[in-house]
Amino acid sequence: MGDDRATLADVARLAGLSKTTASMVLNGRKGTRLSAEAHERVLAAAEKLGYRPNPAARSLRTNKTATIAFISDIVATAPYAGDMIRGALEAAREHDHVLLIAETQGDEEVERLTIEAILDRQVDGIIYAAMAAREVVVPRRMLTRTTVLLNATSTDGLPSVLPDDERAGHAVAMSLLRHGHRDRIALVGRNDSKECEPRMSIAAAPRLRGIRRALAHQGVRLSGEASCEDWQPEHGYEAMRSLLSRPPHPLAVICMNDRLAFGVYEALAEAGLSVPADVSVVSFDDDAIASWLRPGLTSAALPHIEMGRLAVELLLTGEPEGQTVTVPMLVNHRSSIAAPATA
Amino acid sequence: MGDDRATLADVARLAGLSKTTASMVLNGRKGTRLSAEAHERVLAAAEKLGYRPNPAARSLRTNKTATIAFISDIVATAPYAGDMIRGALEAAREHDHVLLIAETQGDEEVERLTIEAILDRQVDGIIYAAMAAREVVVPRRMLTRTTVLLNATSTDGLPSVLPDDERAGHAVAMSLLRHGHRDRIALVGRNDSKECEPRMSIAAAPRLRGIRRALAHQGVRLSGEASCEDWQPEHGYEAMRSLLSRPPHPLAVICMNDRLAFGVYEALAEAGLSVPADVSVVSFDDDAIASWLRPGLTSAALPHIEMGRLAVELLLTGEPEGQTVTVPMLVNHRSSIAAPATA
DNA sequence: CTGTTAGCGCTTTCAA
DNA sequence: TTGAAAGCGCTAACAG
Repeated sequence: MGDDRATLADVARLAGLSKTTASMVLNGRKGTRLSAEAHERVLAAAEKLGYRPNPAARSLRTNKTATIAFISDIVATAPYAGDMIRGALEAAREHDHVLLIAETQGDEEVERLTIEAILDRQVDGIIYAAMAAREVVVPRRMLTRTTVLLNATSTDGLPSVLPDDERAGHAVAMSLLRHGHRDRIALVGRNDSKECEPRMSIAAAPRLRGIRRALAHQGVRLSGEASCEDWQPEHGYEAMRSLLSRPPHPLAVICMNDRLAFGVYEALAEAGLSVPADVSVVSFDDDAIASWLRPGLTSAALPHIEMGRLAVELLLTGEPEGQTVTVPMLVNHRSSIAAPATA
Repeated sequence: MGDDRATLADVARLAGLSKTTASMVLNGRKGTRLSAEAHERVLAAAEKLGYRPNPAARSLRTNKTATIAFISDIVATAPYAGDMIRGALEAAREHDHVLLIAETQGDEEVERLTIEAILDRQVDGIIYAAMAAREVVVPRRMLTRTTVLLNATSTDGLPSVLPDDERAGHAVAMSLLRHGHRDRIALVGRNDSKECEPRMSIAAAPRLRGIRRALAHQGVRLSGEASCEDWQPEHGYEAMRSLLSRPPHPLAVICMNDRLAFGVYEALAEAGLSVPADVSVVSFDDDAIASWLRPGLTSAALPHIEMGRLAVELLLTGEPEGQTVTVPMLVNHRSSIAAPATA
């Protein structure tokens, strides 16, 4: 592997100066004033040799590695949550950092091993991400390093980056109200454990709060609420069918996520109801299927990329306190909402 | 950050031996015979101090980092292709390696910078992955290091890991034949550039070949082939509509991927045709929507996890020649195929 | 303004 | 069977 990298010593030699000088020039140290000439010579030599510092050697001295660990339960592979990585990657590159990635797979032992391996590498910081927003318990070993939570909270007071689900809930409900909906608005996706156990989800509760707040402000109440064991298409489908089995059918339905909405669309189609002419639909997440559905589904987008970016910014700019940053969820308007059909 | 890691020197001191001895014991060097006692003492000391070697220091000496770079055009964030990362992650961990991840975003400049940063880190090998199977051009700088192509080929004769699309095509067609289909089988997703330009795709051509081979073997011919500008739901929808506009309608349709099939389902539903009673549907990829669709879509699964695993195995066990390994695509049988409706 | 020197933590000859 | 010492490439006191 003809891999003959020039070292700092090579540069210094070619420049006819000492390693110290070369190092200082190359690192642009502020305090010391080097002669303009030395500057030139070193830079020229470095350029000529295609010099690139060896990060391992440097980190041995500085205890910095320009490396950030991105540890997740399973996010790397989760459908669209991979966008969090993309955002983190972008921000990391902008700061000349690199991302070490790891997945705990929810397995304790794997997690322990992984964390050790990461810690050994002397990463400058850790981003601990959850695929679905929830409260996590951070392994104590990790608290040794600067850590930022991504799409997660913990009881350790660690800084964390979260989507603003409450406002999203409000916005989603508002989009219905704005079209004139006041009655027969149903909700699909109630789920006790998601709403009450942070360890399961921290998205459901605020979304619900936001929705209720917007509705209440107009004196409107949900006409029906369907519980779902989980937020998968099949559950949305069943939920919608049961809602449909008790006429009059809803004129609008709010789904707790897009997969549920997918199922809702199918139940509606099966019942011969059309979106949005007969029933309007809104949802959360804005994952790919929202745009695949016909008509396109209006949905509040999880700002995954932005969240990823923020997590590394937070890590690198080292905010003092364990503050939690919340990122707005924009609702992506498509064609699934219309004014309520006049009966 | 009270991060007081024990060093090899600490271990040696506690054991009352030299660093050399400690190092040898800890690395289980074969040639040298150390006394059983020295062995014991060192191990005990290491255990007691919770010693973990510093990889940076080690790599400075050995030029090995136990790190693999995973560079992709955009895979990290692609819907389900993230599974390739998951597989790579698993295999890497099994070999006590760690994954450095990067994304070029298809941008030349970003790519150059990224590669340099990675190369600086002295990674032991590089996995260069493409989101959608295609021929890539590998930056020359990268050939410096051991590289394995994942879901991609190149003209450099690099080893590569690919899904077996040809067999998948055969299997998909067979699943129709096996149910008795002989006539009115249509294909959705013909696309010149995907079929003829490896730089666009290397999946289309073999899939097609496999399909034709299976069909030809039974003397069956496609009754219709719809071209699609791209393999998105909307294109599948349009393609199916055009197929339906020329009766008799197909009794079975093969879609080049699941997103097309999604569109096909919708066109079918709109036309009042039911799957699989009136029309059977088969497809490729087996991404999440295949299972969300109703009825469940039978689809040949891209073995992303397995491919990711293999890429690192190949890298680490350093196969001599630039061989290309192909991984079988299993067809996941669901409910979208039935015997052809008797006319 | 620039050079000498001493390590960072580890592996690896080479001697003892 | 073990240890002393050199050195990987870099940075940072401290002199000069």
